Amino acid sequence: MPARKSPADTASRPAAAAGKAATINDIARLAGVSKKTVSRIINHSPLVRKDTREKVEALMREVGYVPDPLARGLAFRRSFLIGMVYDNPTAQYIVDMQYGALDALRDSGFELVVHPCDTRSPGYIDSVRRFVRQQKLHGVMLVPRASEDQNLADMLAELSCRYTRIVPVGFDDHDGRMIVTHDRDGAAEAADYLLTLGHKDIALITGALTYRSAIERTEGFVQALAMRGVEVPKSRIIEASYTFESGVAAGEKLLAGKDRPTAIFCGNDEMAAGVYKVALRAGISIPRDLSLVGFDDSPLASRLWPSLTSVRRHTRDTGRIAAATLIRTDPSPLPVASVRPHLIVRDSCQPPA
Amino acid sequence: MPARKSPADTASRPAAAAGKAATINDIARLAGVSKKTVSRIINHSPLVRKDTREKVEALMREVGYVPDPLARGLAFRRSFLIGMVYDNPTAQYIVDMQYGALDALRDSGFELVVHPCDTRSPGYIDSVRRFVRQQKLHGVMLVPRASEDQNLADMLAELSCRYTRIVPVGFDDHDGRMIVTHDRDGAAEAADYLLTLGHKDIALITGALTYRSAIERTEGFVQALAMRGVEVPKSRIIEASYTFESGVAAGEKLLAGKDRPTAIFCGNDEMAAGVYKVALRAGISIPRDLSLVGFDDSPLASRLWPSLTSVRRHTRDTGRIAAATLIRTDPSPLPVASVRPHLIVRDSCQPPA
DNA sequence: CTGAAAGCGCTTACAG
DNA sequence: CTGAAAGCGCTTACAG
Repeated sequence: MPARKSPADTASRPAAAAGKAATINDIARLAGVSKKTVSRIINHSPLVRKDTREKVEALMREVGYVPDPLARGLAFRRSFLIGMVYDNPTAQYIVDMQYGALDALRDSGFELVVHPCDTRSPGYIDSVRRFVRQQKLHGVMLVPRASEDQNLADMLAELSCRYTRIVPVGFDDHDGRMIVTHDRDGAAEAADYLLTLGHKDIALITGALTYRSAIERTEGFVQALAMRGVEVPKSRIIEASYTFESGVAAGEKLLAGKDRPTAIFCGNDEMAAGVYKVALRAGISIPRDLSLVGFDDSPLASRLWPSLTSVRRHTRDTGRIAAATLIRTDPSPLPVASVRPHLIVRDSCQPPA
Repeated sequence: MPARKSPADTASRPAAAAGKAATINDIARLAGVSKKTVSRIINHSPLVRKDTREKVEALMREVGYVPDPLARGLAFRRSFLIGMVYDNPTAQYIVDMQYGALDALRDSGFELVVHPCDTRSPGYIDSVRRFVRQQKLHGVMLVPRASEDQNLADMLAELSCRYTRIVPVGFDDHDGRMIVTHDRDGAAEAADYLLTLGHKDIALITGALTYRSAIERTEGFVQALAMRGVEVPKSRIIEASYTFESGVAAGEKLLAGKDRPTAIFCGNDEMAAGVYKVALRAGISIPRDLSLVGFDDSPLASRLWPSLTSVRRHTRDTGRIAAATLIRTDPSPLPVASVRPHLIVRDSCQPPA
């Protein structure tokens, strides 16, 4: 198969090596096939003879050819970008989720575009819609709490934009893929652990109950106690807001006076750190006078002293699964995915005095 | 100007409102100008008559027209994506930098693509090169420590990819823009503060001295002390590695035995948290027996008890400036930008006993 | 100041 | 299993 000799031909040879990258036309000409055949190979079409495929693939590798995502995106009317939409203040959680997503996207040709938002601001859904439409996103990862907003998911479905929702508990959604983190189970494991140590007077500091995760953790904890015959009186449940400061305030309420619980379960590590501060100031020794369990297993947990027993969330795995779901080519429906939390025991608990 | 009546015409009218987005052709036809004129307006060319411009702009607003970044990218041979390349384990720092960059990118049509990397892995520069070439990035933000690698910057210059380098101290770089964070000044302020409180026996826990930031902070601190006649003996300088665990180890060395310093300056808050742990375990009271200053002003600083005096870095501002530099259209060279740190005084220091 | 033609690097729709 | 033509929505290079 004699390649045509033309100025364009001689020009493109060195081009591949040096400055300009090879295009689908270069590959087609060099391989002696049509560009459509190259396109079929790029897109893993089965309608290509095996030896043709292998010859062209070898050439692409040799030349270092990679299809231009801009050109593909224009023709497909869809980019090779995955959006991550989130409304979460915890830096470590966000970064872990990003790392997980990038694990799945590595060498896939897809890239991650980050898009924090404020779910309390009135125009935020429109803002995400503009983002998705303008960038022609291939898919969107919805991270708590944004993932809990059905209106957001509905908007994406209306745009025919595929999405995955990372949610603390499963529920009905016909279009998107669910990744369920089962926060309830993690809280139940914390409850069982404290019961096993012998605690009976146990208090609870929750995140704002407008967060589904706060509800799940609270109910999971309270029900696990109830299953083993331990009731939590209303006065021992304080609704805080997932922040350090709210943990300080809740800790002060629970630890003032003589009638103190022997253990406290906190809805996240930040609030637990707040309780550490209160205890330290009041001369209450952890774990001798007070056992404490957090949720998140953030870096903070091992930086506190004594180190904090906490529920680990496997955030990076969660992010990886969410992104992997968005870029898979197999169109068959996927079952709901589950990532289960589990308790990491450290030094902040012991049997009550 | 009677718009031609054609099937395409009637089809595009409702299209703009509902399903399909308007294109440059729709705008050109509706406005009665050529698409090239619309293109000129999109690109802010001065070669358009004022009333033509205003008429077309009004129409674009009315229709909600936004140019397709994929098509523009293909024609320009450059995407509308800004890459953030980093090799930094501190979640809060990364997230702050991202927020800052997004502040600058909001409503600009540019999006942020995150790209963590491992500067110690041998192939990382090639990996970033592939990222930049394949995505045809418009520009790249280089965050410490990746920003300190001249080979990385050289590679980007070779690709004619614009970049900004966020660096602890200014140095020569002909191509990229520098954002200098002056870590030295922050450390000097910490030194002055401790001197003013009356400390004379002051120790230092540094990050790994392969990091430029660690060198700058160390030298800034030691020189500021020297300026006021206080020498730091070698034995009072411990090289650690910016991690909590390394801070614990360094703290144990410095606080064992009777001959203890009255104050310690830590190269970051993580290591300071390690010293807190050592002090708490050893019954050394902060700040009564030991004053402590950190660097970063991370959330950790206010979660420790007593809260940690630390040097704030204005990371979000830094990210905003870095991204803004990359997307500005004015081609005039920009002077080096400076972001200066400053000390946030909290409760971890007092005069020596 | 304005426009018609060609092209960016791919894919879709159709034909064989 | 393979290919020639038209098109995705823009910009560049040229002409006027």
